[in-house]
Amino acid sequence: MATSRERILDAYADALAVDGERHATLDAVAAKAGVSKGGLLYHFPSKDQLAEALCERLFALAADDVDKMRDAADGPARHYIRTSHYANTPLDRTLVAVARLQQAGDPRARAAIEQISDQWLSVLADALGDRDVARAVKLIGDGLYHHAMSNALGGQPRTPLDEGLLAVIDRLIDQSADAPRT
Amino acid sequence: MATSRERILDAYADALAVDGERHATLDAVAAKAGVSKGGLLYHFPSKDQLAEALCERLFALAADDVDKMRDAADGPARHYIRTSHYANTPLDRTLVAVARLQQAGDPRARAAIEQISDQWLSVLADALGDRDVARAVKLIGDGLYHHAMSNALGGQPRTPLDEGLLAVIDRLIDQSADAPRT
DNA sequence: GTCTATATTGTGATAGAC
DNA sequence: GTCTATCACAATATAGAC
Repeated sequence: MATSRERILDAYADALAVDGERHATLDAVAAKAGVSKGGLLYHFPSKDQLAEALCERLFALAADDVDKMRDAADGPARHYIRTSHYANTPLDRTLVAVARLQQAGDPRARAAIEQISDQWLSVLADALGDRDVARAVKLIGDGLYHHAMSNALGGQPRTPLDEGLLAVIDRLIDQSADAPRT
Repeated sequence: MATSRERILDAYADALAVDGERHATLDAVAAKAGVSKGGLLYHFPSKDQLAEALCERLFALAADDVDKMRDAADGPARHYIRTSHYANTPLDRTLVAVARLQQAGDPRARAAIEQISDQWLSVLADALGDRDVARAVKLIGDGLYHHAMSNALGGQPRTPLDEGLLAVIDRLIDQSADAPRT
């Protein structure tokens, strides 16, 4: 059994991602985590510290993902596109939750997402040897991610990654292998 | 002088985009629009009708933009990339505001953005003659838009579109002209 | 059309029992 | 560690004066 602290953090991330920042109230999170509001506030004395802890969790999960990306068999770029297809993994749930905090104006959330985004871009640029193609690949991946996430949270069915689009992306990635380093 | 109704709608869009959905309260909107809360509620009897009116405004502005895109001198694709660089136009402000509503779980906002997004994709596909390249261009444009918007609202300085990235996009667009229709 | 109350509910946080 | 009260405040919305 996960600790109460972990269950509360899970419930908070879930409430943020699924119901939106506005509905992620202490009441809702406590109910979802199976504790009382008082119980919740013992582990996280304020709502702000809940957000803080969630950002820390995101950093840890993202660091793991960056490592996996570097070691991916088909290369970081194709790994990034593949995993840009929101799949409700712990990283996905946390990233979407923190994105909600960012949209609500939380400066820590904004800084966290920007920093992690920079890490991903660096790995792509190192692997492709071309910062411009790396940016294009990252933008396409980000666009796919937003789209899939928006569908998932809107209750839409999950569609597979389009083969034709993948072919276009493959051409983009392959072209960089020949291009001179910038 | 704009009508009170228009000023209230402007203030609501501004509050949503700049301060986030949570801070776009009736009090805040009324103050920004220079009317009392009671005055606001005369024009929009509920907060829900404010959101409704904003979605309608978005549809009108987006329809204009689709027309401009079709007639763009450098073609719809390059027009889309150019205007993906958040510039605080009326369309930008309204689109970001409605995006905030979507993120807060408003189903009308979600439907509106999806419908407009589909219109843009259709124009791109018609112009490029290749639905897959059109999707890639749209995803890159969307990614650029999110990034520029996030910077603008985070108070970051506005940076010009990167020349190298534009070259990569140009190659992507040009390659579609030769490709067979799908 | 616009204002000033005011009713009502939801939310974050505290106090103190167990 | 977890709970039940309870407080203070903010938010939507209503009623009715001007």
